[in-house]
Amino acid sequence: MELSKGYEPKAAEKKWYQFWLDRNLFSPEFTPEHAPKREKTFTIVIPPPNVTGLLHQGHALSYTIEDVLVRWKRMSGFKTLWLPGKDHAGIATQNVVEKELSNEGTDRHKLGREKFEERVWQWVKQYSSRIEEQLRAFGCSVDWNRDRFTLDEGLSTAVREVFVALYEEGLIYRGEYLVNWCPRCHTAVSDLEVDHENRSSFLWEIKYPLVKNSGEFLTVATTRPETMLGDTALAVHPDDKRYKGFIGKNVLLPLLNRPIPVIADEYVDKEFGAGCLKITPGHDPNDFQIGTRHKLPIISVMSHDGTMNENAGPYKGLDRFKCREKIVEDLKRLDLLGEIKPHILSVGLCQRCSTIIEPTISTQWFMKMESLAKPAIKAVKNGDIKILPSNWEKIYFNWMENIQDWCISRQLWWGHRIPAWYCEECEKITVARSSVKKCPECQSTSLKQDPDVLDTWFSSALWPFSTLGWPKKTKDLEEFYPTSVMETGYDIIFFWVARMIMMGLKFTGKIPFSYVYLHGMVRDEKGQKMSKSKGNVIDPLDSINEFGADALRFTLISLGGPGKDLKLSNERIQGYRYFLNKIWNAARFLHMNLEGFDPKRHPQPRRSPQPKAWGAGVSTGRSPTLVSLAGDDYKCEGSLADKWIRSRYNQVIESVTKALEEFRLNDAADQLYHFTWHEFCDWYLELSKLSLQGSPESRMVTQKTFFEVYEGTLRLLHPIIPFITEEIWQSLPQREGISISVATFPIPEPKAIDKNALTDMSHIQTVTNAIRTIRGEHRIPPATRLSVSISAPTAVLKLFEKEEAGIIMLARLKELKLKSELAPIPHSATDAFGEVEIQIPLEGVINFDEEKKRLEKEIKKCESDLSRAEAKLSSEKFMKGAPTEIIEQEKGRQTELSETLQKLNRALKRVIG
RNA sequence: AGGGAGUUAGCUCAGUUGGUAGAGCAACGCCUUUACACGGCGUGGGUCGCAGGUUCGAGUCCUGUACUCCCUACCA
Repeated sequence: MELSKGYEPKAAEKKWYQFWLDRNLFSPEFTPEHAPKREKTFTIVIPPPNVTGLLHQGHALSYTIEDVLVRWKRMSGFKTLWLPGKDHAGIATQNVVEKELSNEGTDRHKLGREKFEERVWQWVKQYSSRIEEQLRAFGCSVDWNRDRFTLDEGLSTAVREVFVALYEEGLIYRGEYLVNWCPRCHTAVSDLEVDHENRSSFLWEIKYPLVKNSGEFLTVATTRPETMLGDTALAVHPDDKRYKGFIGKNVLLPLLNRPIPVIADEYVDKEFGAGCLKITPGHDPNDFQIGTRHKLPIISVMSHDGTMNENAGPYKGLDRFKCREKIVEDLKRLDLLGEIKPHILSVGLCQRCSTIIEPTISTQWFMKMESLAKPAIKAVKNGDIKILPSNWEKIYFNWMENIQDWCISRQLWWGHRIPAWYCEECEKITVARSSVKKCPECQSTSLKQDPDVLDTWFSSALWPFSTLGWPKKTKDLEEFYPTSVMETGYDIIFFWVARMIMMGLKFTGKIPFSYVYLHGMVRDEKGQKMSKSKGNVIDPLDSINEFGADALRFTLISLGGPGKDLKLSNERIQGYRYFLNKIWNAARFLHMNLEGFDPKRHPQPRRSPQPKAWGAGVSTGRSPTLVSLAGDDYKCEGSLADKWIRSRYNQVIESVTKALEEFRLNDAADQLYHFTWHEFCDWYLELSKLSLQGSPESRMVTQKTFFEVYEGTLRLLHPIIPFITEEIWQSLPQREGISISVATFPIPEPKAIDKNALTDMSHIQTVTNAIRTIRGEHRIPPATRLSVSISAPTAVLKLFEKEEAGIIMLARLKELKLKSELAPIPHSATDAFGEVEIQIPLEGVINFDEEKKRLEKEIKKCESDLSRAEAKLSSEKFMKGAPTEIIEQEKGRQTELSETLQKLNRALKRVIG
C-alpha cells in the first residue's frame, strides 16, 4: 500500500478508531490469536467527566496520559482494562438544567420533582453521547462494554450500602450545625466547595451600651454589621484588664434592644480592634463554637434565600447586603457607630455559582472522618499508595491530619437520594438499604423519605470499586481491583483522591489503587487559566480538527510533567504536527525503497527474549515479522550506520521503557522525538541511501534494518500517537488486518548494542559536523562540492577510509583525502580536535577575515578550556582530593586541547600569512 | 497563619547519584540536495534570583535572603 503525499488525520482517525472497536481490542477479554495466557493486569478507571458539559483540554490531558499508560501496558502483555464512565455531578448539572428552565420562564418547583428529574435525564443522554464522541476523537482505548454512570443501578446500590453501613457504625450522623449555605443554590455545601477570595471592604465599629449604666458602652469591630441582629453575647479576653469589670454584665443590642451578656473567652485577641468581639453563633463558624462552649442561644436572622427573617425585626425581608447598608445608616443616626476602616477580608464563594456563602444553622447529614483518615494516611506513609509528584504526599498528610467532618447532604433533587425515612407519627428515623414502607417502631405506614440527596463526591469516592460491581463479588472486582493507577488533576486530591482512599480501605479492605498520578492544569500560552470570560479557551476538538488528535496528544504529553501546569498554544501543537509529518515522510521513503524486500525471508529469532510476555515476537497472530534485532539471526551485520541505528534503537527502547515505568511520559516523548527526527531521519535515513544503492547484500541488510527499526519505533510511538502509527503500520507489508495497538511493545535486546559502532559513528558525526560548520560560516552553498583533507591517527584514518562515501555524502564533498600528515595549504580553512585535523582548500571562495575570526574564536575557547584544565592539574588540592578517574579525564582533556590548540595556531599563522 | 513549589538562553522548560551548562520554539545566515520547505545545513545567545557555607570541585548539597505562584485555614 502506498502512502499519500501528506498525512490526513481526519479520515485516518475515524477509520482506525472504528477498526479497533470492530475488533473489540480494548476489552480485556480480547486475546490475540496464539497469545499465551496473560497473568498480569493493568487497570485504570477513568476520572468520570461531569455530564454537565463537554470535555476541555484538562480532560484531553488527563485522558491522553491514561491512554498512553493503558496502550503501553496493553502492548506489553498486560490484561488491560480502562473503564470509562461519567459523573452525574449533582449541583453542577442541576444548575445548568435549572438555567435552561429559567430561560424557558419556568423552574423546577413548577415542574415538580419527578418531571424535573426526567428533564435532567434528557440532558444526561444528550451530553453523554457527545462526551463519548469526544473520547473517541481523543483516541481513548477504553472498554465501552463496561461504561458506567454514577447513577446506574449498580452504583446506586453501592452508595446505599455504604451509607447504611456507615450510619450503623455511627460514622454518619444527622444534626443541626452551622454549615456553608449557598443562598442561590439553596443547599448546604461542604467546606471544600467553598472558594475563598480577598475583597476590600470595611471594618465597622459598633457601640453596645451597657444595660444598667447609661453612658458606658463597649465597642466591637465587625466586617458584617447585619449579623449583629443575631448576636447573643459580646466576648472579651478573660485577662484583658480593660474589660474585667464588664464580664457577666449585660449590654443592650442596639436596634433590637435585646440584652445580651458579656462573656470571657480566650479566643478573643486582645490586640485586634478594641479587643471586644460580638458573638453571632447563627452566622459565624467561630462564634458558633464559642456559643456552644458558653451555651449561648443561637439565633438565625436570615432565610435560606439570603434575606433577613422574622428574627431581624424591622429588617425582615431585606436582602442581607441591603440590610447591612440600612443597619450602618441606622447606627449612625443613633450615634452608635464608631470608626469605619477599610479592610480586606476573604469571603467564601460558592464553587458553583460564586454567590457569597452564608454560614447558616441547618440540619444536615455528616460523615465522621477522623477514623477513616487514619488508615488512609498509613497507606501512603507505608508506600502502599504512591503519590506522584511525591511532594503532594506532604500536602495530602497535611490535609488528612487536620480533616474535618464532611457535610454530605445537599438540598437538591439531582443525585442519590438519602436512604433515610422519617415516621410521621413517632418521628423515628429509619436508615435502610431498600425502601421502607412501615415504621419498625410504631408500625405506621406514613413514612417520608428524606428529600435531600448526597454530595456528588460521595458516589465518586466509591468509583474504583463500585464500577467493578461492588458490593457484589464480581469477577471484574476480583480481577481488576485494586486498580493500578489513579490519574487525575491535583486540584481534586482532597475532593476525590483522599476520599477514594478512605472509602476503598474501609469497604474493600484494600487500597483502591497503587499509584496516584497528578497532572497539572492546562493554561493558555501566557499561563492564564482558560476561561470562557477571558476568551482564551482552546477547545480540544478545534485542536484536533486543525492538527489532528495525535498532534494534540503528543503536545500534551511533551509539555505536561507530573504535577506541572502546562502552557498550551496552537504554535506548540503545530510544532508537533510537523513531527508527525516527519514520521510520515520517513514511511514514504521506506515504501520507495522496499523493492525486493520480503519480510518473510527474514526468519523469527530462535528464542523469544522474554518468553513469558504474551506475544513477544508473535503478538500479531499470523504476522511473522516483528523480529527482535538480536544478533543471532544476523548473517550480515550491515553497514556502520545499520549497526549504529540498531544500537541506538535498543538503547532508546530501554530508556523509553524506563521513563514510562517511572511515569516520566514527557521524557519518553522527548526521547522518541529526538531519536526519530535527529538520529533516525537526519543520520540513518541519509546514510541508508548509500547502502540501499550498494550491493544486493548491503541493500537487503539495510532494508531489513530500516524496516525493523522504523517499524519498532512506530510501536514505541504508538501509545502516544495511536492514529498515525496505525495508519503507517497498516501500510507496511504483512500488516493488513492486524492492529499495532495489540502488537508487542519493543523489548530491548542488549546484544544488539554495539559499543564500537556507537564510537565510530560519533567520529563520523564529529567530522561531518566540523566540515558543515566551516561550510556554513563561509557561506558556501551546498551545491559547491568541497575537497577535504583529513589527517588522523591510523585507526581513525582507517575508519574514515571505510566510511568515506558516507562522509562525502553527508558533508557534500567532491573528494576526501586521508593523510597521516597535512601539508600546509595557504588558502584553506582548518579545524581540529585532538589528533584529527581537517583542511579545506578554499581558493577563490575563502574569506580570510572570516576564517581569521573563526579561528581566533576557536583558539580563544580552546585556550581558556586548556588553562582551566592546567590550573586544575597543577592544583595540589585537586590532585590530592579528586578521584583518579577524574584526574585521568582531566589529563586526557589537557592533551587533546593542547593538540587542537597547536593545530589551530598553525592554521591561523597561515591565514595571517 | 500553616503547608507546598518555583526562580537556568528572547520565550517554554530539561538538567537523574556534585565532575567543563542542554533541548524545543523564536531570531539570524546559506540552500528548492529526487522522504519531507510541515524541509536541510549552520550561527548567535546564559556570571544557572541574591549572599554565605560544605567540597579538590556546586545549577546540583546546607543555611540565610528576595521575589513569584499554588494549596489549606482564616482574627472579628
